[in-house]
Amino acid sequence: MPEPTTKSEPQETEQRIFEAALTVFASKGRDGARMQDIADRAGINRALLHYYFRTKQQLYQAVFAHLFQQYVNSFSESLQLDGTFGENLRDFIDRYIDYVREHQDMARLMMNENLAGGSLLGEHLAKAFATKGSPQQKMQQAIRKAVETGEIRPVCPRQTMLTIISSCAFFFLIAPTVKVMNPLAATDFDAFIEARKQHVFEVLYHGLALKGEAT
Amino acid sequence: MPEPTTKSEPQETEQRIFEAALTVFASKGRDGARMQDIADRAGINRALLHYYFRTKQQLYQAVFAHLFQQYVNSFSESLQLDGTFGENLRDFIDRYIDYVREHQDMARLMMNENLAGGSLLGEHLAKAFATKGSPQQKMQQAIRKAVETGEIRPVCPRQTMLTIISSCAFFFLIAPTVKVMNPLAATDFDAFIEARKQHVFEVLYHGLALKGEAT
DNA sequence: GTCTATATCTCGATAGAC
DNA sequence: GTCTATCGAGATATAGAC
Repeated sequence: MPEPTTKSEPQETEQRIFEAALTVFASKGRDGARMQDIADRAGINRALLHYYFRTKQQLYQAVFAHLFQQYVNSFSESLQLDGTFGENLRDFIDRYIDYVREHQDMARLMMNENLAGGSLLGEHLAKAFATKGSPQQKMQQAIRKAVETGEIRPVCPRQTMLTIISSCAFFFLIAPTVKVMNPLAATDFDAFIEARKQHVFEVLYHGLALKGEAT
Repeated sequence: MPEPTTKSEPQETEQRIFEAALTVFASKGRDGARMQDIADRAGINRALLHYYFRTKQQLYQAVFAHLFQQYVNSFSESLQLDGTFGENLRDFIDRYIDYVREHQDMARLMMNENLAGGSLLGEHLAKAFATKGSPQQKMQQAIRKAVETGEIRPVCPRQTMLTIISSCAFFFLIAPTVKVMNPLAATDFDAFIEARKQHVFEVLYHGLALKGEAT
């Protein structure tokens, strides 16, 4: 064990900054975010942000890079996708929605980056693919295989992948709108999420499967 | 004709401010936007922004309200949805994607507002529904009817509507990501859009239709 | 209606005490 | 490692000339 620190654990503080920064960046974007807001949310002083991460830019990039790393490592690793296409599709939808549910700020941050032009996306996406393959890549490969074996209709794997993640992620990002338009989402968002899992699977499975195959 | 103005048409200037403000707000959000950027893009001075719209807040709200008005009036009016469900679905998908294509900044602005909490969404959404019904409301009604007549499987109209707009709008908002992952989207986005229209219709139609009905 | 100049405030970042 | 105090840049907004 190292020598005792003057005050609380430094790692703990850095973690609090990370989480606070993620939340604020996710809501307001890189330029809209205020260092004061991040400091307040982390329960520390503004100057301490600059002690850990010299500039706002570096803090933003650190958060961004960390989320990508975490996404590839924790989500992708647990994906098997070695069953029938129907099993794989349900598994992916369930896990993807669960992951986004637990990492909504990450999804919002990525969307903000896209809206702002996405200058950071290129390198990180490329790196994620180069290492172990992203969850999307895995599922896309499963779609391609199912098309080749004739398990599903001859759809474009890329378009299909886009349709799946659209159906799974979009509603989180427009949650304020969804809660205005759907009573269930407003009163019990978790119940709404479970209903959505089932709906997305049913529609997409029937939409992809060959006629004659039922659920 | 009214008396001649000192310089150029005032209406023209206000319009240019509107469009410039929309683009900047759409990219950076309400707080991230800079009045200087808007003025530059509109080709005028910063002070003139305050002459037309006193504050940044008022400019933002004016742009937001105008877009809602325009959306309900121009898009909703042209929707018929009086054919078979398949015809209605294809019609909606084509028109919705075309509308978002021509109003990408509006879509981005709405997403930014959602990400920031959506405090402006409630009243405007409520007002849009109260008047003539939004395009979404119309299509949702068509889904409900098709379920009742047995034309399609007994799906939840609200969930289905969400799946349709997710599949039609999400890819515009993450265009930077899509262009990294899909070669066609990077080289010819218009061709990609047309391919997407077809894909979304096919998957969703087969996903909703009763077995035995083909395209 | 449009500009220049300026007032006022807020933000990001640093210096230095503890 | 954490704070207070402060500097300087850049932001919104206003005043006043044209």
